[in-house]
Amino acid sequence: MKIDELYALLRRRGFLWPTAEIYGGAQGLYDYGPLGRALKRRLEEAWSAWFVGRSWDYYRIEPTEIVPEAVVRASGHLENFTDPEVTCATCHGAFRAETVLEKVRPDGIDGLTPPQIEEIVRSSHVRCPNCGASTLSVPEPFHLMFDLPFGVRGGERAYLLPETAQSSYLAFARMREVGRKALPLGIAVVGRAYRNEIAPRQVLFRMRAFTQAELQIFFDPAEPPGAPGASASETIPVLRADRRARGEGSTERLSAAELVASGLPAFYVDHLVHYYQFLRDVLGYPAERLRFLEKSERERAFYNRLQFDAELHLESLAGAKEIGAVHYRGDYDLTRHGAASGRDLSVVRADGQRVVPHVLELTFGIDRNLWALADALLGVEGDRTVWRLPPYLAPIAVGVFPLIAKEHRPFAQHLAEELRSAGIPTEYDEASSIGRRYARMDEVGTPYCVTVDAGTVGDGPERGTVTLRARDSKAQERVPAAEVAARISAALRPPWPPSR
RNA sequence: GCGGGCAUAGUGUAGUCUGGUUAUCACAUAGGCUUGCCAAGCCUAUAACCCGGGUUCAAAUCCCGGUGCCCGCACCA
Repeated sequence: MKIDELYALLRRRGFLWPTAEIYGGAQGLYDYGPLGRALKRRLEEAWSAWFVGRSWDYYRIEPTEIVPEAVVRASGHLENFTDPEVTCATCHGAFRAETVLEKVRPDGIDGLTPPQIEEIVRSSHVRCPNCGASTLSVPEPFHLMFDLPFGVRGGERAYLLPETAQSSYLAFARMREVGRKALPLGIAVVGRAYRNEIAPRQVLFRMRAFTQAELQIFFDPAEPPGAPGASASETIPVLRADRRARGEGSTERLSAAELVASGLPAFYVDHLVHYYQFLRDVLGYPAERLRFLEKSERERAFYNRLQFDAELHLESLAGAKEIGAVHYRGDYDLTRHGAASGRDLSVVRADGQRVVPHVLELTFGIDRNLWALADALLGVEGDRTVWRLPPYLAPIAVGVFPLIAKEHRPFAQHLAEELRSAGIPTEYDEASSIGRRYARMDEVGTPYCVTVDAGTVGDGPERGTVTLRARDSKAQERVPAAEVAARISAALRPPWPPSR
């Protein structure tokens, strides 16, 4: 579906809508409604079960989203989370200062202040790449972080976290105590991050407040966590950086063993495979729309030693879009926070040697994937609209309907209450025709519908039985009402993560 | 941020150029009747000119500002 159609459907059914909608909305901010919240929660829990549940050494924490300035100074966000821009007074074009000054400053402009950059622009007589005028200037840097006055006097500053990962680095020392174990240690956060984006667009794909799920795995570089054992033969779709550099844009399927043979660390490949299986088997993304795109040294952040972005081809956004990533961040984060805080964040090996742990970061955009689930699995099929969500992700697991409201209402309402008491997300509906009720459930991804009819309440052989309709096949089956709860519960169990 | 385009019920729209009755139609939604297993039919109801200012006897319509959305550029450590 196109972006507008998909967004309209999600708004209409109460999945999400713009924040402050009655005031015309606020760019880059969205609220989730009942169904959206339910889907988001299930997505978060599925992620947590798959990634955090993989090891007894992995823990999920719930940190705050406001941090003192020292944190973002140490992390490098304060100085690096802005990109100096050059604007042209003649044509109003805006360009990255680094690009404009490429010839004059081949080494780049890292660390220079805006006045210094402006001085270079002026003294070197650089012309506007767009209109050729020499009217370029450097505006005040645009800050991508939200800052807040903090404390009673407001003299200190605090910031809304621009990424949840920092919380895990801050928690590392405490969690070493809490976990009482040797490395590896995994710290997971599902939480909000905030960025004052210049141009939020494409609904859930560029937001100013968004939810990330991130697992940071801290490990001794001498003993990296995991290697593709049983999954060595699993193939994953990848686009390597060297092939892209040669202009080859096609994805290839390589086995874990091949990726290791090509020089990627085994533990890294292991996590790529594990990540891929989550996207394909748990979320149900079509394999042919997935790929892992390797970022070149130029493209990735300087502290990342390896970076593969998980991408899904989205019809609504007309292209492959990043839905997650696997970053090998080395010891950058703990070294920075160690130095800035004065705390020694290194760990002692069995032989007495100290080492600063390395970090493997598995990051997953919750909002983006919520949208991606709609894009990839929700569509118009002939005369109906169906969202083929995996049952354990569906906001509503079962719809209960009386075929004729007047006659079958008591039985149907009672059954709906029972299912709800059993912990099954249930919807009861008796409005309009039975076909329309099925259709309403199909478009929000409800995997099962139960209908109470004359047979259920009659005296014949069908007494006490109901029809159980499957969303995907539209097939109906006659089952005893007493068995419905067990049948549906079984289908709501998510796939278990492969343990290490 | 820059440039271009757009903004009318929940959705899609007519009307805007050329200002003038109670703002068109369809679907959706709610209630009723009927039917009784896949968006059927009939009746009824709810429901909109993005916000603010200006011009005018009169503004959905013209002008200005703002906001939001779409496309392109830029940005997305």
